[in-house]
Amino acid sequence: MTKQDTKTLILDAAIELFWTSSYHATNMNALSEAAGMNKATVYQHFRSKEAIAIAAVDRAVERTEGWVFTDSVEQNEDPLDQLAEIYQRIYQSHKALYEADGMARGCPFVNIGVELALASNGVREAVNKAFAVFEGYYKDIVEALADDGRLKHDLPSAQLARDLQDNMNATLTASKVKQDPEVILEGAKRARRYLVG
Amino acid sequence: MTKQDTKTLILDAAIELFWTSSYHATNMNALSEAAGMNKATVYQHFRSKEAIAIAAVDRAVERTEGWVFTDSVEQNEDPLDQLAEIYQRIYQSHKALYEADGMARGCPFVNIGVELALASNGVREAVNKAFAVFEGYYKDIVEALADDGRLKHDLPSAQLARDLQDNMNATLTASKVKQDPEVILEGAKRARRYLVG
Amino acid sequence: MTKQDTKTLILDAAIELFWTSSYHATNMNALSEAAGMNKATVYQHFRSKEAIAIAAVDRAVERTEGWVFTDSVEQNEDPLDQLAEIYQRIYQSHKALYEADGMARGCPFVNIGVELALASNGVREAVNKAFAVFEGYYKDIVEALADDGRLKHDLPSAQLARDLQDNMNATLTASKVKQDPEVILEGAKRARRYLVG
Amino acid sequence: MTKQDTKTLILDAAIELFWTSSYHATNMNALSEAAGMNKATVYQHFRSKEAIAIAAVDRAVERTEGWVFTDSVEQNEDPLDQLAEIYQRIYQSHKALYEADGMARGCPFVNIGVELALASNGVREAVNKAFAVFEGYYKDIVEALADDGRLKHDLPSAQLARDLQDNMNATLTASKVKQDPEVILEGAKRARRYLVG
DNA sequence: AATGAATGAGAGTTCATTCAT
DNA sequence: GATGAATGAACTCTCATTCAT
Repeated sequence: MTKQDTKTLILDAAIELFWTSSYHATNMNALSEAAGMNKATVYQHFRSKEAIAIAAVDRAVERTEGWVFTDSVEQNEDPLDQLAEIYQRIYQSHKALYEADGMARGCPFVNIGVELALASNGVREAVNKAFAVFEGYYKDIVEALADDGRLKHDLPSAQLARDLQDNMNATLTASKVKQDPEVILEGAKRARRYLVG
Repeated sequence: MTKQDTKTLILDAAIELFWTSSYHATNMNALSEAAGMNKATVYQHFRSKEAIAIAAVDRAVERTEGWVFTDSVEQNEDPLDQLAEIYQRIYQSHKALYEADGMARGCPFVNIGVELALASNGVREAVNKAFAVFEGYYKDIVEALADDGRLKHDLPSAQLARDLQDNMNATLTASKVKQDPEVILEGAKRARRYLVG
Repeated sequence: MTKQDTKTLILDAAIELFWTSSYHATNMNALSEAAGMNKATVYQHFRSKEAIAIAAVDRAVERTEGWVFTDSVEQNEDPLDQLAEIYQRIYQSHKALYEADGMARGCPFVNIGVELALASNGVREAVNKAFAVFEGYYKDIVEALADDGRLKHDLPSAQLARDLQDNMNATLTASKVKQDPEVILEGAKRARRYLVG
Repeated sequence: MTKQDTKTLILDAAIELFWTSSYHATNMNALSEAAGMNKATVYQHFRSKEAIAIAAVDRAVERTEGWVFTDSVEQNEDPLDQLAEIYQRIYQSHKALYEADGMARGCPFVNIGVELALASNGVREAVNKAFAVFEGYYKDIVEALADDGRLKHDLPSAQLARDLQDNMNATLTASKVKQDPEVILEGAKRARRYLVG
């Protein structure tokens, strides 16, 4: 197996486990087993658990960017539809996972960011980078709305993009703490409401 | 020392440590030491670490309710001022702590709720209860605004209260991930903006 | 069991194992088992393996000082007899151990000192301290010989004491590398020869 | 690269690493890296780490014999000068290394012999062989002194040769434990003193 | 009520070695 | 002859918890 393939197996296992079990509650035994390889093999590709967490956040961004943001933007013209589809896609996947294993997982980036922000600068920065990527898409949406004259606010688009990111974070946090994926639908409405009333 | 005093020492230590170090990264050694007693003594008052977490959330609610919500409401007539003061008080305390030890801690309820929602139903429910308490105060504010005719929305007050709670959660999450307490000031403005434009 | 008792059990096990198996080849499982307790218990008394090594050297000095040096000095008047008995006692014990388990162990202080001098300053210093203690006894012997006019050398007694310590070290090193306790008898003669011809 | 060249690269790396870091603290990763090749390549030339240690001792003998013993003997007529130069050469190299990297390394043969005498008969025998080689040179010196009538002792030359080897071992051991190459100069004087007073 | 001491289980990490090419 | 990749076993050390007093 090529080096990149093995790394990918590790990171995909890490994304899933850190998402569902938190960073600290995931141990390297479980991680290596989920990745389908020996623990020592994991350590030939990453120097530490923390390094895996950082790389996992980066990889999760790449994965999320595609099927959530890029696809939603490409398949809709109207910025409000784009926004709606972003939420819809997240809702669908969270709902499917919830029905499959009874877990409302929340946001993988918020989860690990909140858990490790004070313990690992590397993870913290990776999560910030993730948010910055997503905010790029929100910014485009906000600016398109502004161009159309539909935007309710007279605020910098970067600021509103951050607001949208915060709305997503709060929504997924609530869906996790309540263990209820339906909350995500409320979050979608609130996002729209916030932008265009 | 009375039974209650000892419990309080334990819970106050737990609140601080879970807040700054997360639940998993806090160990019972550190906890008992911070509480100023022997580890075995801690276990005479709580059956497990998880039980401490649950009780600590409850106690944190009591503590927060007083100096954040009750005080802010009592010392202001205008609901928008009440809302502003809630954020102001939280901002001031987070800023002071940040200046003291360089840590932007985020929201203690979100932190532990996100970390343990899937691992401990007890903690999850305690955090939900906490949010419900806070939402009660937000509901009063929203309803007062509605009575004044200043509220922009035509939505149930319970819903808007939840939105305000989510705004607080997102704000403190962002302040933690960015390690920047100033973010809280932005959150205050956004809350107001959301309610009255 | 009292704290000191437990520490003593640990150190006595460590002395034996480091002596026969070297520091690195002794693992904490074997050490805790030899001490008759759980591994975690060992770590409640010492912060690390290295800390055990340092304390073990100190304890080995105490133990050796008594039955080798103090006793030999007390039970003989003539300094040459004192010196002879020091070697005799060491010879007897090494021979007995060799016959019991087929291992000529060498000098516990040289063994660990040579293995760890560059890796652990703490151990290195402990070993130097050990040698200093033993040199104190050699110095007394040398000075007694000088007072009698039997000493062949016109050198500072501290220097000759160091020479005697070196002779012991070389002797026990040779006995280990050759796996032959009889070499110690040769070392005894050489020490005498060196001092009085 | 020829088979022999590769082996030599491995052994030279091993000599240096075992000397400075001990056998156990040197791992095969570091060894292969220092040898400039893949770990698997190392295992195509030696069946095990222990086999490398044994061969490394043999090679260290060859290397030492030349620039320490042969050269010292060839470049001096007087046996006492020969002995002095042996120590001088060792002193110079140890001092240079100490100044270069702050490590007084001690005797490579004593180091590994003491560490592994009980764990590896192969290494133990290799070290004994090393000492036998060096004792051959010491024997010549002792016999030359005896022929000149300058030797103080009436003892078999093989015995005195062993005494000289022990003196070297003790000297280098002391220089390592004290982390002071100057000790070697004292050892040189003591060797001479022992032979001729 | 409080504590000094102990522990089974398991944490993350590293070891010498081997496989497949 | 050489190497990238993999691994079972073992490493030091820590965890939440309990015992005995």
